[in-house]
Amino acid sequence: MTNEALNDKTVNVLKEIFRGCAETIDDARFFSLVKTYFEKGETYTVKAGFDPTAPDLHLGHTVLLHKLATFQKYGGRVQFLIGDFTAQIGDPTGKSETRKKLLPTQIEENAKSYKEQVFKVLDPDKTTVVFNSEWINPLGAAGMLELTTTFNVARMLERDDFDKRHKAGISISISEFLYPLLQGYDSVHLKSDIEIGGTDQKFNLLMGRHLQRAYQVGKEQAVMMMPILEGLDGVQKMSKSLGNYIAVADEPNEMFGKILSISDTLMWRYYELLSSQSLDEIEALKAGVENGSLHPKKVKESLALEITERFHSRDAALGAQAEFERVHAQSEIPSEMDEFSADAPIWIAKALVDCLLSPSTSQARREIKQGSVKIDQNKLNDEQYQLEAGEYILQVGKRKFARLKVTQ
RNA sequence: GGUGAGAUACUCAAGUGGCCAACGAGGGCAGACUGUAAAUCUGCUGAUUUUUAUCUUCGAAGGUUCGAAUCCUUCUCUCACCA
Repeated sequence: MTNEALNDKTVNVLKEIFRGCAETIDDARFFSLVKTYFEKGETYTVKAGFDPTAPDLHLGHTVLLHKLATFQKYGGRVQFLIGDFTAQIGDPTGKSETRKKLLPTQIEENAKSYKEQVFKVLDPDKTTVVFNSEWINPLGAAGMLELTTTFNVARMLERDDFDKRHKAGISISISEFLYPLLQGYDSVHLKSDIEIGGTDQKFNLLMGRHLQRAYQVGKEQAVMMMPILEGLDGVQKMSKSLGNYIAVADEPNEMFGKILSISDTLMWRYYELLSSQSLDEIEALKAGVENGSLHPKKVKESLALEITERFHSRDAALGAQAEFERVHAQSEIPSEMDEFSADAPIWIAKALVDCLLSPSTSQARREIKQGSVKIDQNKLNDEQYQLEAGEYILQVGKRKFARLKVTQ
């Protein structure tokens, strides 16, 4: 291949690699890494850090994972870093206070669960899972001290959220300063060529470059930042603690339903960051909705199908769609639901709690009063209702169902 | 180290002796309308089959009082100013 053809090929691949990302630093480096791979087959390393406290991956994480998978297609070897040491500090980005220390067994368990989920997207043969306590613990006080000499407070305060908090008079713990330093040091130890992370990680990602220079690693990592995916509410970032997430491990029906419940505005955001459809195709869909030739719900459905298929299977996705249609469009009961049993007679409010449909009998009574409880598809008005022996289908609101067998 | 201010439910925030399970806003849940979208309207949002009732809750522990989120004491934490 001529040098010119090689350049063209690299440029095209970079387009795919850069798709959807918010910002990159050191584009020339990306170019040369990919080009060298095509030229000589030399691979390069792409680092991404994850928190060991949240082994339940959600779609927000997959934005990053898909990007990593793209790199793997073009010579990237992924350094999947589990920040078991840094988790003890807590990244200052959030409101998070000092976190409790995780037991080694917990971390191990979480890591295992990570692997199961991550390899639905990543190629295991091109992925190395590493823990940063492995090289941070041996640093000791001396190493840590040395690390702190590479940076100063003024520059640390340039970090956006430190700056804001400092100006607003909100406390910043000294230990929080260590977080970016340690994250950067990870890149020194791993000699990463590229690091990717969320846009909120900009400062930390750049720290990797700074420290690689300070420690004379001989190269400075290129950086790619991905936008933060909003959660189901469309406002706050998708996170487990906010409860607005779609987990990778969600059942097909649930995953499909959750995607369909997002707002029309948010749908386009998900298309941009999660869909494999090209940007042109997405533009066409947008135009279709705007001129009325496409119903927004249909467009949302095809997104839900695509994503559900990705984490389950084509059949599961189609099944979920059919099920959804049955339950919501035709208000029939779901084909599968949790089953419970109880002794007759049982008070309805109690039954709802036992079937995990309501958190408390008080809540259950309120729900009955408001007319959101149905037994076998019929609305229930009597909050004193007693269930005799038999089989019932209990429903609270539109989404919560359970089958209850009452025996004498 | 000194002085001052503060800590109320998921969040913000009112309440300064009984009318307080605690105003209001946001959030959440539910109902109507819909496409399980958005917008809008309405209701609910500590627990308990004593349900015009009882119990627990206003940073923690004690105390005063017939009665405390409200008053007193000690403690813990947060913030501001000074050093």
